Amino acid sequence: MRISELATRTGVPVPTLKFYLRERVLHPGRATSRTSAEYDEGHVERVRLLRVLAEHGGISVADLRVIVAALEAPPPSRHELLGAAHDVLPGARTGTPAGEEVTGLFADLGWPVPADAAFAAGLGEAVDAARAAGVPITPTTLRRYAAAMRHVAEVDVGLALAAASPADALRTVVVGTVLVDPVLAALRRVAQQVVSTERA
Amino acid sequence: MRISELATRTGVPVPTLKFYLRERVLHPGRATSRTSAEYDEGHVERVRLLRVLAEHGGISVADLRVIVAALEAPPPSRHELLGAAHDVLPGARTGTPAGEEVTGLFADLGWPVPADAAFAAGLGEAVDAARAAGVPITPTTLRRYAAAMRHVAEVDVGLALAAASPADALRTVVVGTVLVDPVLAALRRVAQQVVSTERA
DNA sequence: GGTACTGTTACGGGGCGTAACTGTGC
DNA sequence: GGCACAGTTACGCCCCGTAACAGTAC
Repeated sequence: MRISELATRTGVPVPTLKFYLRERVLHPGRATSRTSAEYDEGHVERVRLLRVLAEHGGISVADLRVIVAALEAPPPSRHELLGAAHDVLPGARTGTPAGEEVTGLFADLGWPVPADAAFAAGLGEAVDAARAAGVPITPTTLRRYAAAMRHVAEVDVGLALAAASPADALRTVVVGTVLVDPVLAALRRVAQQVVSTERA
Repeated sequence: MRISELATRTGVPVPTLKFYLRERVLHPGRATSRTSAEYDEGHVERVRLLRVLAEHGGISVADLRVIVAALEAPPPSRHELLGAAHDVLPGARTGTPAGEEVTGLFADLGWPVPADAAFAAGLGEAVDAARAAGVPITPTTLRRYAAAMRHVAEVDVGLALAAASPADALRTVVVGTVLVDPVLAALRRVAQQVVSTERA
């Protein structure tokens, strides 16, 4: 198909598609002449992915480029898959060591987390920020949050393991991590109302 | 104190403080003459709150204005507190009814959620977006996520109930909801690694 | 020769500050 | 007079597109 059809199929204006091509988040079509290129279903998929990650995941174009590059690269072994996925998500602090409290938390929970895991440092920063704003997060609070998120992670990993191919698994993890975060946030807010009502 | 001292105390440049005053997210100081005003500890607190919500919570200035207005208003009764807090958080869809699947989920879980709750509609959108991107979210998946977030909400409500005053409770809920989201996201990613390792 | 394309360059608007300017008091 | 301030206007940067070009094929 030509670019105009790609535009109608995806509902994205042609100039915006050109913008995506320029920014290298949409791979070029197969050039059939100097003034025409052929786009396929892969492009339709890609454009839909870009839109949903940008609109519902709040991912910037720069971060989209990183994510897209990872999805195109040969998927790593199952063992390295999650690390590769996390390195690519916005907010990761690769190479930064985690703070004392965080490593202590992991030890406490029996979680074998390498100190340089992509999100361990970010966790410490986030906790500090919340405390700085007056939210009374104790180590106990944190352990309870961690226990709950472990249940979430069980579901996540189950979804990833159900994927047909490594490429699919990588995609499920990356996209699922980004797009399920808002689902969890909404559920959290609703659950707060429920718990609050029950305790009244 | 004068504005320059407020700047040094908070580490925020004077022009930025003026910007906050202009945008009405920082309340004016008490004017002591036509060219001087007096700022107090409340201003220091406010500026720190603005920075942490903006930097770690990703809240825009427009949303900060809404949040700040809510924190200044007379805090509602304990019963209305959570609703008031949620109405003020970015992402809320007030007045929009929730979709069929979402209301069914709540019925299934025995959650007494009014159909027009601020985040019920957003939840449906977020789920649809994730599915559109190929994340296989089944009703069962959603129930498991909901169960996990209920545990998070138990902790949240406990923190709010521990607050000394209604004003404090409102602040804890609003700020805690915004700033703990990144904590939960980081914990989720770390837990994914742990679960994945354990299953290997 | 009009139309639809390709690739490129230029322009616009929103968000978040920064800087510059004017006036005033100490 | 010099300095810090208050209040206002103007400017700048980044991000995300949009629009306007040229050049080429059917």
